[in-house]
Formats: sequence, structure tokens, C-alpha cells
Amino acid sequence: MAGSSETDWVSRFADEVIAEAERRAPGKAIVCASGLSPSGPIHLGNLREVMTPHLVADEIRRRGYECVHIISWDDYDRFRKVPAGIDPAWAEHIGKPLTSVPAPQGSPYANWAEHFKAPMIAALAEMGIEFHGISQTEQYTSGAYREQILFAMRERERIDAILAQYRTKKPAAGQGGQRQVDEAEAAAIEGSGAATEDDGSAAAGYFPYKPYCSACERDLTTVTSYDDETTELAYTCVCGFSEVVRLSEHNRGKLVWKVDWPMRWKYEGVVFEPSGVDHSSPGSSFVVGGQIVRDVFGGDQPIGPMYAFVGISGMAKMSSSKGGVPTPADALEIMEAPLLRWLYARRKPNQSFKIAFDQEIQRLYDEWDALARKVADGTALPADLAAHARAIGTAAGPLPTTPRPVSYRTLASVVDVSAGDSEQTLRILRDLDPADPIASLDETRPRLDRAAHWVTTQVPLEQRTRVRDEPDAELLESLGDAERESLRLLLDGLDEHWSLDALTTLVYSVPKLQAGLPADAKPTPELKVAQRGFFALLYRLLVGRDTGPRLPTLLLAVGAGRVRKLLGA
RNA sequence: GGGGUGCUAGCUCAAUGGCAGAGCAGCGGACUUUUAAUCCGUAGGUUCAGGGUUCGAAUCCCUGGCGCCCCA
Repeated sequence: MAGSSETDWVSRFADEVIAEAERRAPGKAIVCASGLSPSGPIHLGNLREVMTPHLVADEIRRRGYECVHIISWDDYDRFRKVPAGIDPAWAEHIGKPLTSVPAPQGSPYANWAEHFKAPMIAALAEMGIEFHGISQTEQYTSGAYREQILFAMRERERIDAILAQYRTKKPAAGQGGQRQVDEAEAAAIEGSGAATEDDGSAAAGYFPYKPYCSACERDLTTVTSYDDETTELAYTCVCGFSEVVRLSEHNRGKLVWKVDWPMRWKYEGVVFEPSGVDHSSPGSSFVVGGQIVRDVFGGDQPIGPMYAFVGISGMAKMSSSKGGVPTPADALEIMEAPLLRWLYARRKPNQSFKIAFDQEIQRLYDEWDALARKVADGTALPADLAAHARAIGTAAGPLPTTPRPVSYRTLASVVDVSAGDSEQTLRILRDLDPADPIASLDETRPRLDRAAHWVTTQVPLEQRTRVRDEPDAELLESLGDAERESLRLLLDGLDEHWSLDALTTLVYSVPKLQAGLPADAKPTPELKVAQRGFFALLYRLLVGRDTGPRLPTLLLAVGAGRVRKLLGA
């Protein structure tokens, strides 16, 4: 493709989308879209549904084109299943639109959908993702799709014929009505959506529209007749209710998913919309939708890459405390927005990856910092450079950064040994670089806060440093003369060596002095052994283990008074 | 059973028919190095297997194997 910058996958899609948009409607704003169903926590896998078009839309904007990123909130979808941890009484709401289901107990939000949309919207804002949200509840209940619905009903036979091409299981057993209830139940149990979606088959014929019951609000309805002339539609509900409505004025119901989606492609003029790999089977909504949008609605199918799943590594307490998979908001508590953006930008959509909630996050941050240095000194590879640029900001501007990006690993360690005490944290951080000391913790935020949150919520207790409250009397009692002397040498020098560098010198010199060597003697193998032994003794006395954070750091964090106490002074 | 997708260095991944490459881990060193580093150097390969197309294949086609996902 001529002119393609060929730097990364985002650029290539942007080329493709711009070309396609020019072909379809030159000069008009380019539309990229995401669809999210707020049926439960919107997790990091769902974030890919947003990040993929976001990155492409952002690249398009960077090139000076007008581009709209629509997030379609599928909040008019049926409530399928009561998730674990929710009052089983919510089962009575199964089949209602998500916006008609009460939010979980204790939620400040008006309904189920809002409860799960809100944290996602906040996370998207933090990540610098600009979008135009469209509530499908508002669209349907305001009659925005009136013409499209009436049209789809008129064209129901053609739609049915197209769907029939993909139905692997013909209605061999025959009982359409029975099948429908089975599917409703199966969907209620399964909870996963698109592929098991009721496509609108029923005993009285095929109808691509499903009303929500006017009495019970649920979608356990069956269309029994429809008149194209009058637009009168009759339905019955399992609750016993039945009525006849005019579709030309009725606003409580929706097109079945496989028709709804292509209808909206045409309605919004979507040029780019990705979908999960579960849409990659032959009869999937994306494939079927493509044919329906072309043959029925006379529109075009968007460019739609399939994206692979996003996994999680670690997640110590997450599952137990929050009862589910982590959300973007959870991730943003332990990592800065640019890092999270980077994870999605650096991998092609069809490539699955994991987001680190365990120790891996430290390595990841190291890699990120190393990349930033390469970018700064101009040695970054083009693809890495592109991913970095997409991570740190958008066409609208840069995202907030940490002024002094101290290594995440270091911050985590400091928070660990200082138990989060901000005064001690600042003291240790200030000593990191005496030539250019950190004046305020704010210079290391927000990264410091992310690291602190990670340490307290994700690091297993047995890996945390826990300074002893009381001296290990038994161990102190059992020490030999040489060991006692080493402790005394350390304690004697403590006051005049109370800084990171001086303490480093001190702890290494104690074994030298004991061996009768000057403090600046060159190390010998024997000396190294003695030093290790000395360090282990100190770790045992201070934290009850053989190893720990570097001693100077640890000593500073523990404080002179407590050190004296624990070392038996 | 059907479909999708992936398989490249120890690990995570690049290379979009044209010299198989990075990061991390490893190893050696600078520099006393411990759950805090940084820098320099270094090694690392039958690109899952087999066949085909091609002047040329990690890349395209076919067959098989294994992993993951979806459907039935």
C-alpha cells in the first residue's frame, strides 16, 4: 500500500480505514466503534474492544482527519444471569433490559447498567480515551431506530433466508416456540452472549424484532402476528400478558442481535469495529451481519479485526475480594495509564497477552522505563517508538506523567520496608540520589501510589518484609563473641553513618575491621563469605529471615532506635 | 464432530515472498551487590513436523502434531 508508514499495526489499520472511508463518503468524519454490554464488571478483556478502535481513531486524528469513536452501550440487552455474589432474588429480573434491573445492593447508581458503566467511564477518562457514548436504551426507547425496525420487519423473509444459510441446526424437531424458551433459559444459564443469541425464529414465522413485555418488562415474549400495513404486532409473554401494539409508535423492544448490529453499522456509518474471537465462526454475528448489512440494509460492513483474549497473571486477592476478573479500574490502581495503554498498543489485536498483577509488573515497568530512555536518546526502533508514542498521549495531548520516574521495583521495595509511612518513604527516596535529592513525594507520584497499592494488595504476605517488633532474645543469647563484636561495631558506627552511602560503607566494613583490615580494604573471597554471614545475621535479627531488602535501605527504614533495640543494644 | 487462532532463542515477542531480530532471563566484567541498581561485553536457532509452489519461504498452499478459544 503506497504511502503506508508501515510502522505498526495501528498505522496499517489507519491506512486501511482512511482509504475505505474516502471510498464510502469522502470528507465525512470517520467513524470507529466499540460495543460494550454492561451486564457485569467490564474487564480488561473488554477494554480491548475499546482500545483497538481508540488507537486507530487516535492515529487517524493525528493525521488530521476528523474521527469519531462511538462506544455503543448495549444496555438495552437482556439481563441474562445473576452473577455470583449477588442476591439470588435478582433472578426475577432475568429477561429485563439491563437499564430496568436495579443496581446491586449498596450501589449509588440508578440501575444495573449504570452501576457497571460508571467505573469504566472513569477509567476511560483516566486513559485519555475520547469517545461518544450511545445508550442503546435511549436509542430504542426514543424511537431512533423506528424506520430501521419497520424496514427490518418488512424484510423479515429475506433476513430469515440469510440467517437460514448459517443455521447449522435446522428446525428439524420443529417446535419453534419450545426452542425459543429453551434458548432463553440456556442464555440465562450461560451468560455469554452473541453466539447463543435468539435470532428471532418463532412458530408464527420469523420476526427480527422482540418486544419487552409491557407487563413484566421481560423479553420472554413470542410474536404471534404482524401486519406490514398497520404495523400492528401481537405478542404473548410467558407471564400471561398479551397485547397488540403498533410498531410505528411502540418503543419497547429491540431487533435481535444479528440484525441489530448490522443495522447500527449502517445507521452510524461505522468503518472500523473490531470483535472478539468468539465472532470468528462461520455463523457468527460478524459474518452474518456482513451479509445482512449489504443485502438488506444496503450498507457496508466495517473493517473488523478479531482480537484475542487478554489474560491476567497474578491477581493475589483480586478474585476473592472483588468476586471477579479485574477491570481497567483495578489495573489503573497498580499501574499508570500510559503503561496500560502500552500493553494494548504494542501487541497486535490477534495476539493474546497477559496483564501482570504479580511480580511480573516490576519487569514490565523496567522494560517501559528502558524504552523511555531509548526514545529519549533516539535509539528506539520504529515500532517501539510508535507504541511508546501511542501510550504516553493522544492526539489531544500527553497524559499525566510521574515527574521523577523512580523505578517501580525500587518504589515497591521502599513502600514495603517503610510500611507505607510517608515520612520514612520520603527519607529513603531522598537518599537515593544525594546529588539531586527528591524534595517531595509528589515528584514520584502517581507512580509511587500505584506501587504502594500493588504492594499492599497484590504482594503475598510471605514476601512482604516484616520488621520484628521484639528482639529475638533466643538468637541474641546464642551468639558467639565474634558475632557480638560485629553487632557492636555496627551499632557504634550507626550515628555517624546515618545515610544511605555511609551505611553501605559501614555494613561492608564491619567484617573487615573484625579481620583486622582497614575499612577500605579490597575484598577477598574469605571476606565476602564473612560479609554474607554478617548480613544474614542482621536479617535474622531485624526481619526474622536470611535475606531482605538491601541493608542500608532497611536500616534507614527501621530507624536507629529500633535497630538498637532489635540488635540487643 | 465443525470452525477459528496460534506454534520463531530459556521466556515474551519482531520480521506482512528477499541476509532470522529485539527485550527480558543467562553468562563474563566494570563496581565489596543482599527481594533497589546502572553500564559494557557475550552466547544463544532444524522458525512444531513433513511435503508442495518459487530464483528465493518463518511468511503462500497441502497433510499431520500440539496449545488456546468458539460452536455443536
